[in-house]
Amino acid sequence: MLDKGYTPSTLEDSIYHLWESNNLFAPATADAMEGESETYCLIMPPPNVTGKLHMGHAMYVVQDILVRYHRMAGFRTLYLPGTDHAGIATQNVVEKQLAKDGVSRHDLGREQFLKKVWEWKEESGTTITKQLRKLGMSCDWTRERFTLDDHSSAAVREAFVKLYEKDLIYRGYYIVNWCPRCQSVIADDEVEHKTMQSFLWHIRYPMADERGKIVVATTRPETMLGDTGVAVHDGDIRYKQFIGHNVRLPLSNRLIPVVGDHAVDPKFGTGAVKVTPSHDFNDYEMAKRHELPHLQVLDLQNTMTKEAGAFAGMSVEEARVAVEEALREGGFLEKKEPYEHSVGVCYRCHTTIQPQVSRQWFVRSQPLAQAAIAMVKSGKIKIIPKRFNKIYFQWLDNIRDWCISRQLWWGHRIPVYYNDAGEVRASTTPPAESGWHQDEDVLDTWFSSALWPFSTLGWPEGDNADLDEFFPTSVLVTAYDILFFWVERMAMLGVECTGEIPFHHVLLTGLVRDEQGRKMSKSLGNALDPLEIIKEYGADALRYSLVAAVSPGNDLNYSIPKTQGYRYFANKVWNAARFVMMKCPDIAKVSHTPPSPMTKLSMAQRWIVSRLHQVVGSTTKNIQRYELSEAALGLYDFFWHEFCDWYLEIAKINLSDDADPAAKKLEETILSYVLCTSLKLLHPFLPFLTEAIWQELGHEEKYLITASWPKTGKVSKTSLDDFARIKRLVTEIRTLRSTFGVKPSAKLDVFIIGEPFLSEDELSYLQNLASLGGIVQQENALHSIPNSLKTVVDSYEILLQMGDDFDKTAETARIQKEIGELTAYHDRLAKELSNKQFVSKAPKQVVEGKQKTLVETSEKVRKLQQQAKMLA
RNA sequence: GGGCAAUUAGCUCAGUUGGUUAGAGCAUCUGCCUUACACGCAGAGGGUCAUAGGUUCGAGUCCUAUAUUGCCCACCA
Repeated sequence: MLDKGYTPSTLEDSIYHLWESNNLFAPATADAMEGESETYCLIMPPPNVTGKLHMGHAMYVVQDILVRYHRMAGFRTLYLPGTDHAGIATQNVVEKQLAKDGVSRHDLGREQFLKKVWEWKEESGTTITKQLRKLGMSCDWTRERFTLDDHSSAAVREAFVKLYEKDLIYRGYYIVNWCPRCQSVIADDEVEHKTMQSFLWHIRYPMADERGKIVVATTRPETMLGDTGVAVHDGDIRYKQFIGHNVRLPLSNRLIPVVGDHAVDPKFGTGAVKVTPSHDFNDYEMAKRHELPHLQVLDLQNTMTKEAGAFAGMSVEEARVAVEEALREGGFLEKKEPYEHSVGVCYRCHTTIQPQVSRQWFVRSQPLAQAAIAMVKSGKIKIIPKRFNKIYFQWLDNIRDWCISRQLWWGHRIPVYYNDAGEVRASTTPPAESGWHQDEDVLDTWFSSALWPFSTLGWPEGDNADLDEFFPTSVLVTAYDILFFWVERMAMLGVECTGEIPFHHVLLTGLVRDEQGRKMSKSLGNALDPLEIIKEYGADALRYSLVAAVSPGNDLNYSIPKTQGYRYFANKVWNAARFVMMKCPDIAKVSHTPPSPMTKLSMAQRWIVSRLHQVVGSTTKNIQRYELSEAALGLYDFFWHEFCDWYLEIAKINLSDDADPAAKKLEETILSYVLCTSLKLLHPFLPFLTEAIWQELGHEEKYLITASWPKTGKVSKTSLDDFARIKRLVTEIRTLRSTFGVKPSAKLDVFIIGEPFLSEDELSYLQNLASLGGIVQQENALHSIPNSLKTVVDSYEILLQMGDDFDKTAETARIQKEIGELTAYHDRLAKELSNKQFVSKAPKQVVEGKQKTLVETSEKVRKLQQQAKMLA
């Protein structure tokens, strides 16, 4: 028997252990499945080993729900977990820790430093996998992977060499985003833009021939030392005469040419721009077009180089002040005005990015992007929701080559070797001969992530069962914010490396925000720890509160009270199960197949079974369409507000001590069937709770996690209508009782006037649910019934017998108000129906429906008016 | 500058192809310890569906503007 109280904290760990120790997460073996079965494969997006899980990761429950459903639905299901080494991010974490002791990575040396990072990885990785277990992720831990494990490394080397050999990877000089703090290149999409308050300096550049001047506007005066040209728009008449002539660069006296270029906006600033090819992206491009030389005045540590002359050795900040001062002294500074502009910063450490020209490795992206675009255009990869297609295409259409080398230590070392003769060799293994040394840099962390859907399954090994069986994977579930970083690159490298799509569907989830819609972050102090929430409310409640509120691609504003609400729901499920098990001691032996034939059942039984069958259908459909919130909310409503609130109350009639034994037996069958089926439907959402109950039931299917997904069955439409009517009658009587302050314990007598007569079953529901005494049914009222409250439901007049001291004034007022509302409604309907256009153009059912309602409404009004007259 | 969302009850959100008097949870109010659950039960109040037009017999739902909010991309000398 279940404990009286539901306490998630005590049951969740043991249930997880039950599943894991019985190896229930692994795909069913082929012989355990009957005949040919479809496979379902979901590879977990690997969390970074930078610490612990946050609320964003809690959205992984979406994956688990899909997995649990498919496992139960008979698919050979693989859910493969893993973690990501997260290059820069993880290295930063460890460097920060070392910095506390005043140690830098260079003090330790590459090997020792990496040892430290691996230690950190072990710790963080373990924390994360523990946390994933707490969330209830039903992934196959025996296949757990890491983006930097031997297998992934082999895949990375293989992919790199393959691409290099096809000339899709090359090494070249290019202007890149340099993070002076990380001391590494970062990719274009790793740059964030931040608005900053600064100044716009207007600097006068005199013409070399002294016949005039050009004033340029800049936000970075210190870089003028590296100018190798001045550009104006080629059609700008103000400057046309200067194009082709030289200006004398202030402070250095170098002569640099004026060029005409279409990229200059004549309307901005002075319409003239200094060209600093080494430290600005646009200038780099312009220099290319006009063959201007490069001059690096800032080194990788953000210190002015010797090219900066008198300013050499200064930091950027110092140089900016000094240059401004020197310009002012020399009379070159025309003006300095406040200016707001956006600055690129490193997405990891938020340091201002310094554009630098350097030699890096790149992936030639255009050809790969074409293939990735085709996969979505042709529908082979389906993105959910569809609107992200546009964003996907837009990014790939405008893709630039992807800089993949990073000047870090933590990551996949680039598999390229050099010798003193200047030869370069890309190879999956080091050259056998001596004299070769490997490239010092590592690969962008997203390079290994891009291979994740197949490196995890064994690629590039030729003969591999998992790869054969589970690739392409079924669906990739991830937040939309890494569509560019990750999804698109998986598509590109997936197609290139394997010749296949990496996944059939991409389900994009939203971000978890706080209740005011703000991003959760440490600095805002609004970040919630999923583990804390689990501790207090249970993983099941957390799962439900997330899933019930999400729709594909939309953000979720999360707040604790939502989880609390589903904690109450979990409690409800627990107690309903406890009640059923108390009343049906033989539940394990009772059939869990649909009771048949339906005709032998009572009206309420036919109703609950029909509703259950409908819910099986809608839940299944909604999970398949990724509408998990609809599935979750539908189940919630069914279980609580139909099964518990209505059906269990009715079932109590048959379960009472003096009930007919045969009826009692039948009732147990129904309860067992509805409960067991509901537990199955709820299991993906509330895995711990439902499994815990299941284990107590002693069901013939030993574990719920691997039990069969329910099938839909017969639906009796009549019972749905009949029950809806009973509900209306009960609710109406309850409302009257409540309005007139009738004590809940008072059993009132009632007259029901009208046809058709209610059945025995229905009368008994009415009596029990509305706590009535005697019920008298009559076709027509034979005489007026004094001291009664009257209401009209469908074709029935309900007369509730009160004592002679009831408040007649209140009743009159109530009835008058009701009459007023109904009359207004009636008039609206009548007006609509008198519209010839409506009658002729609207579908027949709509018109007939309204006609019927019109008649019913006027009938109700008539009956209420009668009562009003009587009261007067 | 380009694009994408969102705007429905005090709060958080449903509302699938246009068709009964727009729903839920939380919160509020009233009454109940009714033999599973007070983490409960029953009842009630609360919305001119952002604004203005338009299409239609009929619009929360479709179209066009506008406003507000959020996000993405590009650019910002």
